[in-house]
Amino acid sequence: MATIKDVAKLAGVAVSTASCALNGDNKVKSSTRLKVLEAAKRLNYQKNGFAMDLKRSSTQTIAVILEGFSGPYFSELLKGVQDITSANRYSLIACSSHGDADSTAIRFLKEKRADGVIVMAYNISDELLLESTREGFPIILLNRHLRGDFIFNVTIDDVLGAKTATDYLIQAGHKEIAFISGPANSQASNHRYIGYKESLKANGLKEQPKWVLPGKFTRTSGYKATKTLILQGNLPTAVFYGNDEMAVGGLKAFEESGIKVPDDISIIGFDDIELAEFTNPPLTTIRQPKYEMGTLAAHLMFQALGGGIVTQDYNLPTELIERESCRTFGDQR
Amino acid sequence: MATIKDVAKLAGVAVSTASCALNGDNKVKSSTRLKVLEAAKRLNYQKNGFAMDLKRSSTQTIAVILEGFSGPYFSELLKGVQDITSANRYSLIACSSHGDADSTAIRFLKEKRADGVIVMAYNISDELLLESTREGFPIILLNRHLRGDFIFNVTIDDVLGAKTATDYLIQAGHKEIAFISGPANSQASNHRYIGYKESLKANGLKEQPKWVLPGKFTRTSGYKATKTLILQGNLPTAVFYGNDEMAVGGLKAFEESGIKVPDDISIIGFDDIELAEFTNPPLTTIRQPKYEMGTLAAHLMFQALGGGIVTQDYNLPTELIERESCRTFGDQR
DNA sequence: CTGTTAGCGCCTTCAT
DNA sequence: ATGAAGGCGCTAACAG
Repeated sequence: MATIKDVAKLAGVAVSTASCALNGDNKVKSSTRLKVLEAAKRLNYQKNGFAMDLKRSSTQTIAVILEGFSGPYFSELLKGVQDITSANRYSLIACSSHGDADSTAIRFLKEKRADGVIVMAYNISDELLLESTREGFPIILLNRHLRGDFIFNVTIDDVLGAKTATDYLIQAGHKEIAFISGPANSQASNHRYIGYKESLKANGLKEQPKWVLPGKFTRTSGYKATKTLILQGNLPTAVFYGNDEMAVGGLKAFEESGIKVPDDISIIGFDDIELAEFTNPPLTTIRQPKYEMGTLAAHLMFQALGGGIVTQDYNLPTELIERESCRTFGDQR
Repeated sequence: MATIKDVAKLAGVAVSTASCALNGDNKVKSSTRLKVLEAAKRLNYQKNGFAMDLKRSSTQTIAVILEGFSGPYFSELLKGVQDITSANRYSLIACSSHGDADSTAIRFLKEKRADGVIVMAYNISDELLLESTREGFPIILLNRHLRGDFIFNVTIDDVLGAKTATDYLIQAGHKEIAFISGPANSQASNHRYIGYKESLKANGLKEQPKWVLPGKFTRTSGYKATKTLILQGNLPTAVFYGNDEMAVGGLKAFEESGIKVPDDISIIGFDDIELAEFTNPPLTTIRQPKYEMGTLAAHLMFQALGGGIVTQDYNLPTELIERESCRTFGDQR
């Protein structure tokens, strides 16, 4: 594993000269540079990036921590982040917090392997986050809220979005609306639940315990929750799924039971994942501005890195996307 | 930015003692350890991972380089890689080669920021790859073949897969079959084209230049290619898309033109992306064993890292997934 | 233009 | 049990 020292020796110059030559500092005669480059090639020399970072005490990279690489919309979000990141000539790396929340993610959070991190994962504890903050190391939280120095939050208005969804159902004549939640430790899920309840209340409807079921934001959990909904008999006329993935699972469960969407039951999701427009029927849902969240998060990152005063909380609006999984107005039982 | 030195000073011990205490070496009296830990907390001390890696000259992480984070089946593949990687107590980080093939990706390829790299991107040149190999730094290439020391290839049998697809169409009675290719620099695309031609030939059919159109493996390119296919009049009875993404684009183009799939035209894709079973009609396609490719790649990585002799080339089989986008046997014009 | 020197933050013998 | 010293590979003054 050749080092710069070996290169310098072989080229017959000092280490610093080699360094300059390798880095294109034009303080070095082109003849010597050539010698150095030649030697480097002969030795198959590769610089050690860590040593460089250590010296420069800046990594020029920002990390994003995801719950898993399979998340429903992480690709669009990452695209947003990536666009801004590369415009700032920074590197972007992604890692998953799945399984071992304590290993990979921690290395980025606590060991200065990045200049800042964007986290979009529920399974990283507030405590760990708080421990990891420090001057000059911004943490941007997505879809999650936590107060702290150098912590910035980009959320969407989950409660309003959920309210919009529920209102939409109610205005279409539904009075019996189930809600399938996400995992208990997800703020997004909790907020969506709140929005659901607020809408019910505002419309004089009562929440029915039998119609709120727990899910986990996964397709399978949506499928299962729907199955138990069906099994327990006495179906509502509509169900609001905490996210699209679960709605997709629900669609499958209904299909298997011969229950027609939207004729027999209306369903609405949340997120507007790519799949949503391809399901059968296409899924009505609440869109999250995923790409924009990504760019905003990255923007905040660089502002914070730049040392400016940065607003700590951003709450982005959602949008109702009407497709065909709900019975339309006037089309009431 | 507190360093271990600060901690040691505050605790009133030597740096090395602090190091031991922090790392749990039980060579240190618990009373001093406590002092050190206390000091570390007070100072909000975080170790610098790079310095550690530099010292230890091993990063315990492997990197995967993707063309972009938006690819259709990266998530499944990454899951495979991730599972093996974390079982080996390594970290996994992903980065994109999009745009600046020269920046982020290069940092991992050439600057020893990872112990090995898995690459799944066409826009990284063979040359760069070859330059980056060195003893103890394995590179695993996915869906791509390159011969070199410390380079391992995991491919699927693209030509056989393509042949299977085309044979399938021919056996269903089709004689006029178009092919939409991927980008010219994609080996996968080229192999699929070869398989297509072989099948044609084996079945006594002639390749028609007007029916092979270039695409880019993106949905949009599939849409456009299909549009020009339609525009040029004289439609074939079937089209084989180089991948599913393009087939999805094609589906849209056909729908817009009122051409019914599979009644008016049969289409088949390649990859079996998640979307494939949700399109309308569900897409018949050739499945790639994505998860398995991921696990295999990671396995090879660790074998190579372990210094054993490792087979350099693996070629995985594909599988025909029959759905509803092709007219079935006997159903000929 | 080139070489010497001194760290970056950490870990690891080797003495004490 | 603890401390002093050297070095990982590189860069950045500062001299020559």
